[in-house]
Amino acid sequence: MADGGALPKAQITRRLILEAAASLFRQKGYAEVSLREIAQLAGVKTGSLYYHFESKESLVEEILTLGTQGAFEASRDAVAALGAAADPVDKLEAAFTAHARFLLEKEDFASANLKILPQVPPAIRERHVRQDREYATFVAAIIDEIADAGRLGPDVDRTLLRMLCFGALNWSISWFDPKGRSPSEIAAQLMILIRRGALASPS
Amino acid sequence: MADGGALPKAQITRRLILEAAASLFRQKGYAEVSLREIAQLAGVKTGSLYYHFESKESLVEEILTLGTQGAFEASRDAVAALGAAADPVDKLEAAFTAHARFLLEKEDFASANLKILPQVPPAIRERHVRQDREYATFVAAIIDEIADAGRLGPDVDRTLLRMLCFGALNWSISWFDPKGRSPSEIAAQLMILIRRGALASPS
DNA sequence: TAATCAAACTAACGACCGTTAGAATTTCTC
DNA sequence: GAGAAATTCTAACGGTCGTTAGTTTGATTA
Repeated sequence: MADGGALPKAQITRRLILEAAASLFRQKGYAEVSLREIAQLAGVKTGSLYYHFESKESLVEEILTLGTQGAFEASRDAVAALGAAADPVDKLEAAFTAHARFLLEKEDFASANLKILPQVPPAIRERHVRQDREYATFVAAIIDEIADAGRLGPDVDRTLLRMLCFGALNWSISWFDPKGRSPSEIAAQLMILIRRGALASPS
Repeated sequence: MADGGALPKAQITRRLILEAAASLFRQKGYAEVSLREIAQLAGVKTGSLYYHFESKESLVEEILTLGTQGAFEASRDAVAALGAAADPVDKLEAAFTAHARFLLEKEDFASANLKILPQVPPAIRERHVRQDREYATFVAAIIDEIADAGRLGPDVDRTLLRMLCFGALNWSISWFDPKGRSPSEIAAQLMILIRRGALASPS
């Protein structure tokens, strides 16, 4: 039967391998996970991996790309949905909420990315740090919007603020519990910190 | 010559091995680093490692302990130096500043700890998560002090606040640049966020 | 049903890993 | 300086790793 859609049988297996690998990489790290382990979780024999991927490195490279692009797109779409004229602080909230959501409740690509990017061979790492930089620039632009409107505290460093916020969110992959606070609540708490600080009355 | 101090020759080599291993673990991860690599950086042949350590696992275990204890003690001492009657917010600042300093400018044990704790064999990991928990409890008590004085914002979750702050600090090992902002400045920026938020005027 | 191609499997290779036994060397004691 | 103890090195082991060649199975077309 002529398949009209672009869904050859192999693409399904390919996806299964990617998801199995991302899940294991996220839990254990890059070198800690063997191709035999990935194949087993994907329900495939080890040698079969090489029908779909050139090497372990090319497999991890695709996972890294899926993670970065996914988080970036989720963030960008959420901000775009507000319209260009929206309050830039609301834009920041949309970006952080989408980031937390993609990181913690979607597939494992984004969390695997954060976990293994520093462990991956240097050549691959450098290539993907660029992609991360695009994402960083996007968020930096939102913070610039806030600053240009004169709404940033006088002693606040834009870059440092961005780093600390992303750190707070990204680190959550190491303590997040699906039965505890939701990704949205985590992002919301961060926004409270940004908008008013953690304290009640004056300084 | 009868050495009065407890510094046999071997302790020096032992320390060199620990520092070499911590440095490599911090950069690459646990399984990514071989004993041959560690030995070479320490200026020792591979087999000699086993005169000082029982196994790779016992070596990494000591590094984990040095990291956790070091950060905890640095934090605890800095808080204690303020006196028990000090402003609890100042205590928090002292704890975070000491944490950032130990993490970023002292030896690599603390940063190696954060990096490889999730990658290490489960038995070792569980043992050391307990040590981390003691440290977490210590900081949680300071935040409780702030809350009990009624100085925490009404919509602030104590646990979430602690997690986000430690995340912001801990993640800095992935972007910290000795030529950029100092550890103290990083902690100070976080405290600005906690005390007043990032924005200038009212909400 | 026979031929063709896609997809997955089997079995093995060389390289590197953590680890160990035993010899060589250095350092300390008398 | 001789002997003992502490420290380091040499050389190799079994096991696992990523990878590959060749074969088998499954699906597609005529």
